[in-house]
Amino acid sequence: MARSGPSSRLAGGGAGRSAETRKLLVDAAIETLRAEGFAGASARAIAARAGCNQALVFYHFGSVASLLLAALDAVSAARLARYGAAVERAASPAELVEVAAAIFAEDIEAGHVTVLVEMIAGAASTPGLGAEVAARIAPWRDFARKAIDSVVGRTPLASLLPSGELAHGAVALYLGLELLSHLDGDRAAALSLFERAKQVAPLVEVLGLAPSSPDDPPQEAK
Amino acid sequence: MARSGPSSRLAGGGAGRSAETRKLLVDAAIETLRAEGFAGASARAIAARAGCNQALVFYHFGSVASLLLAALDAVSAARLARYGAAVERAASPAELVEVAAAIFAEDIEAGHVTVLVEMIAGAASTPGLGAEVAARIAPWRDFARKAIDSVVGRTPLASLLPSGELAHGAVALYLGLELLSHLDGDRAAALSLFERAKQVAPLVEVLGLAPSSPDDPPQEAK
DNA sequence: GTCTATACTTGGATAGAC
DNA sequence: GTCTATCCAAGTATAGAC
Repeated sequence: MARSGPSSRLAGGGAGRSAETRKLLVDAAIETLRAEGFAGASARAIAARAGCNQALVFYHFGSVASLLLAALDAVSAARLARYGAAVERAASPAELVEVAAAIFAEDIEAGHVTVLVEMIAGAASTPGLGAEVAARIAPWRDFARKAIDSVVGRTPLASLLPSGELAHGAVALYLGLELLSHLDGDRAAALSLFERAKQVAPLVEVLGLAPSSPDDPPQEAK
Repeated sequence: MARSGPSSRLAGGGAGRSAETRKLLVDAAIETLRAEGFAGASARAIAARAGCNQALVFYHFGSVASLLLAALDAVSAARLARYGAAVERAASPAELVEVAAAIFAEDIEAGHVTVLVEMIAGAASTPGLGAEVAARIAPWRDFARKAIDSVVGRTPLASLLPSGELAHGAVALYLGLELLSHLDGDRAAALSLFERAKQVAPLVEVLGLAPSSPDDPPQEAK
């Protein structure tokens, strides 16, 4: 899809004045979604937070919805990169739960996922936005599925709990915890759940369901 | 808290003209939250769906936010009553999962929980709304905790997974599944997860973690 | 109790000066 | 590329006729 903004010197976004302003606006959009939610994320509110003029939203992004999608892209890319780096190190379900819990805690405390939640919930109010948001959430499910595959794919657990369903549930749980945390500022409830998961995961693994030969290379995730 | 609307003949809402219109508006508010989300739930949109005038929203409820809270109350009361009736019959974790899955499927297919999700996500945009919404979500967590308590409270599972944390996770998962279902109309993913839960629950129960004496009366939930 | 009409505010979006 | 000024649509809320 073509960039909706103005022509920049080179496609790809250098560090010119234009790119700088775009970044200011994207960051401000993220902040505004976090603090005021989708319904409060107007061009004026975002521009005020970015310290620039309201008209620039339309100059650079064409519409508020496009700016919000750019914000969603930015959060999504940053977080998925972070997850990828961390999950590479996990070799067993217990280890996966361990790193996942650490990163989820990071997300919950920083409120990164609020952006996803607000965009999903807000999508209903703007025709066509739903599909755009859905396309940007899909990578999260894919990522979760591959992470789970690489770690439980070769255990008997896999036939009992297909990775696709597990991944769907994991993403859902993640979004729901964010929703509740955001509601009452009660990040503690989510965090203690992560602690519990770390504590229980090894037990599940020990119940005769661990990989038959732990040193086998993980099967290719398709 | 006092009724914000006009004085009705008797406190408690008889079946007069006023109560009738109030119900029309509440139902329309629920429908609008489902179809257009929080950001699309304006007084005009709701009144149009109710087939009446926009001014009636303010006459009966004082503000849009109050009407939306009344809608949340209505959904919450109806659904909690439904759950209570169904869960009474469950005596084991597997049975609890069974009835829970059936009712959750009902909710997901009808989109009842969209109302909760939209109100939680939308609360961020209106000062003071967050606390009101939080107070209306609390009963869901309480209900889940008591249901879990009554069924796993006397098993060794209880020390491993405290019912409070489990309940928080259950509500979060529930809200998250609704969020995803609503996004891509993909109710199937949530439903197959419920099927999977029903299939796996008995196995967990059999792993030597079942109630030590199945006929003991369940311990009192505090 | 319900409607029409209206005051006021906020928001999306564009035009044109700089 | 950024700003000011402006138009227009939509929203909240109230006043007053019926």
